[in-house]
Amino acid sequence: MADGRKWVTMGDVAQRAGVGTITVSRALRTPGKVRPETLRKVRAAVDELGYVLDETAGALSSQRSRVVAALVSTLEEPVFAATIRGLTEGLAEAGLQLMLSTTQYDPETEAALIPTLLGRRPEALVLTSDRHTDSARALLSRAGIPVLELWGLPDEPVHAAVGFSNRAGGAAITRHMVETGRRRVAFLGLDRPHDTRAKLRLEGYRDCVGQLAGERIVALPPAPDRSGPDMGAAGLAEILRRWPDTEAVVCVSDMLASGALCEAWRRGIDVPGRLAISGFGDFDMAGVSALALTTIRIDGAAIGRRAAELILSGDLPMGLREDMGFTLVRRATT
Amino acid sequence: MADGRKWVTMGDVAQRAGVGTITVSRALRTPGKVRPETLRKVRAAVDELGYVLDETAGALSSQRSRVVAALVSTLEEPVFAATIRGLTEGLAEAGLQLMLSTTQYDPETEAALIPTLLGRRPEALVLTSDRHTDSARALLSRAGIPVLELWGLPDEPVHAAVGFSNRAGGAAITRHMVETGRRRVAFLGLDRPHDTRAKLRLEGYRDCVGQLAGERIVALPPAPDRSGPDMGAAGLAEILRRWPDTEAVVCVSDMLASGALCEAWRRGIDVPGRLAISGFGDFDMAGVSALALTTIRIDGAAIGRRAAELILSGDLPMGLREDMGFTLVRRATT
DNA sequence: CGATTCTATGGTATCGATACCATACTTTCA
DNA sequence: TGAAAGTATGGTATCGATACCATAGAATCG
Repeated sequence: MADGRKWVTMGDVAQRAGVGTITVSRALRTPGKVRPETLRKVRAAVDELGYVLDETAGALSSQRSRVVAALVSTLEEPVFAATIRGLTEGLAEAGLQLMLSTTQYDPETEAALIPTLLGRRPEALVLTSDRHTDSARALLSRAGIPVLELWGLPDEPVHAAVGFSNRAGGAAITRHMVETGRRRVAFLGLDRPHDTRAKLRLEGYRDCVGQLAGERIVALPPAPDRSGPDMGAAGLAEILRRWPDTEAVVCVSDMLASGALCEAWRRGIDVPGRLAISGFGDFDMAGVSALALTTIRIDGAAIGRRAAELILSGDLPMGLREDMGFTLVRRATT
Repeated sequence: MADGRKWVTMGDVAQRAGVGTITVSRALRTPGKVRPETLRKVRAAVDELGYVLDETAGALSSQRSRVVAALVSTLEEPVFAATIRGLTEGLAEAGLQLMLSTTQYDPETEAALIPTLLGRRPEALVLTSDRHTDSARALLSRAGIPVLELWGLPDEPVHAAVGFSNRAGGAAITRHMVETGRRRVAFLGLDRPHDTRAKLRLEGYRDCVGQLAGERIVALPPAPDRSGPDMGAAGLAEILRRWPDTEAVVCVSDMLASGALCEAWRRGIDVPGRLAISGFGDFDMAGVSALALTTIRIDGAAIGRRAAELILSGDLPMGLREDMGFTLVRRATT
């Protein structure tokens, strides 16, 4: 069969079932509009011939691709994976499929991919980044389809956004440190050029820590050969070298926090007695008893599901910014 | 623009540039076949109008969708994410896009999704599972496109497979335990009904442990509300309850192993002195100093890249089984 | 019972890009 | 210089499903 055999067409099915092609189309798309007897005949023919409806043709004639495009920063962080799952499931119920690409956190890559995705004439476009090049913004606003930015709440979304305030999250976790009696609070991050979210978390930290003992910020340049936890360990070392009397470290991500925590243990530092450590994201490992990391939890799947709902609802108000919030999860490290 | 405005078509661009539509098509697809002067005019018109080529129409007329479909068990495990990245990158170089769906490890879901994906007339289909329902197998072999199964080496692939031997991996890690002097070796897994890979790793364990002190196997039923590490901790407790003199625990995944390791620490058991623990997969956290888990590493990205290569090569030998191997990484837990 | 509405079905044009073939023009070489 | 080969471009049919309109027959109702 692999060799040159052409696909069965709707016409073949129609002939076999003794009906018109349009009836086959209706039998498959809107079975309710076809007499049960006819439906049976068509289905039999479909099964016998192993027919699979050609969406490439369907998309052209109906001007509906039944595809939603998504551009994700990375799949390697499970948080986005949960969002993708929520989105996929929500869309599948309405017969929409997801076409996925990744930008590796690079706005140029994003800008290059947008036309490719738009070429598929998707019915909506979902992005997990909130920083776009000018040309990307132009293309997006001209596209004439709903554009949803997830995982952040930009001041001026291209169209609409579903996420939470990273700044508020950063402030909340810092405030938790202060409320539990810490005064000398440091911030540990990575210096990734286009990571707006990290910058916002840092802003949140600043909002909260300004009136206290002053800012203590370490932002390590990312190294491709070093894992997140490794960087966390190095970062804690740097913080303690510069400010030995630090009482708490707010980390920009759980990965960094887990590394910092291990480093503290290695040095025999009492956590949380002498030093408190917090993460951000609540990844799978954060909750296990050995780590028991205090962190900010974001419900990624809920963001994805909500995005799907909004897309399916049909009219997405321009400028909508939907805050899905976050939860402070206190465990054993603060 | 969002309101009812229709997409710019190739005809509009052609008119603007003062050429025929086919010339626009060539200018965009095969720029080398168009005179530089003409190319310039076309490109100018494209930019002015903000034209984006309609792939839904292109797919129909050329009978080439430029899409490869992938059906992944889950995106929540970063290992598959690396494979997807390798695949995406490899395909992008040839202008192919990936259409992704997830099965959540359920063959029925997979079987239901296959027709949907086939409807997009993909040029190849990639699966990360090696168990298929009969109807899925039938559809796949009739599809007339390359079908690649990743992450395993099934005895009878539908078409071709790229992966490694989970059985050999299970045997290798068990042998490592034996070679480092352990005799009473237990296996800790999850009892997920369709997880062939886990079963094969268990087989590998059996191959190796048969002639020793006998099998000690615990397979916990998965609980949706408990994380992998939690299950690992529970599993270790169960093993030690049933066989208190166990010297080594081979875990079916790093997640389980990390939980088991924490539980051992909690009980004050000397690891690796009195008890050795190993994982499988080498996830991000496995290498961090605090865990330092001995494990089996699989290069997921390489599997994805190799799959892309094979798809692009054009002729995929029927029955090909390409072994990408694995590496035993010895760290501090054995 | 005839007029009217509703239901099931079919014929045909259409979506937008590309394959195929044709043609005008340029270059090459005996 | 004229024939042959090559290059750049365009016209038209086509891919396969669906929208739109038409029609035949069944159901409804005064």
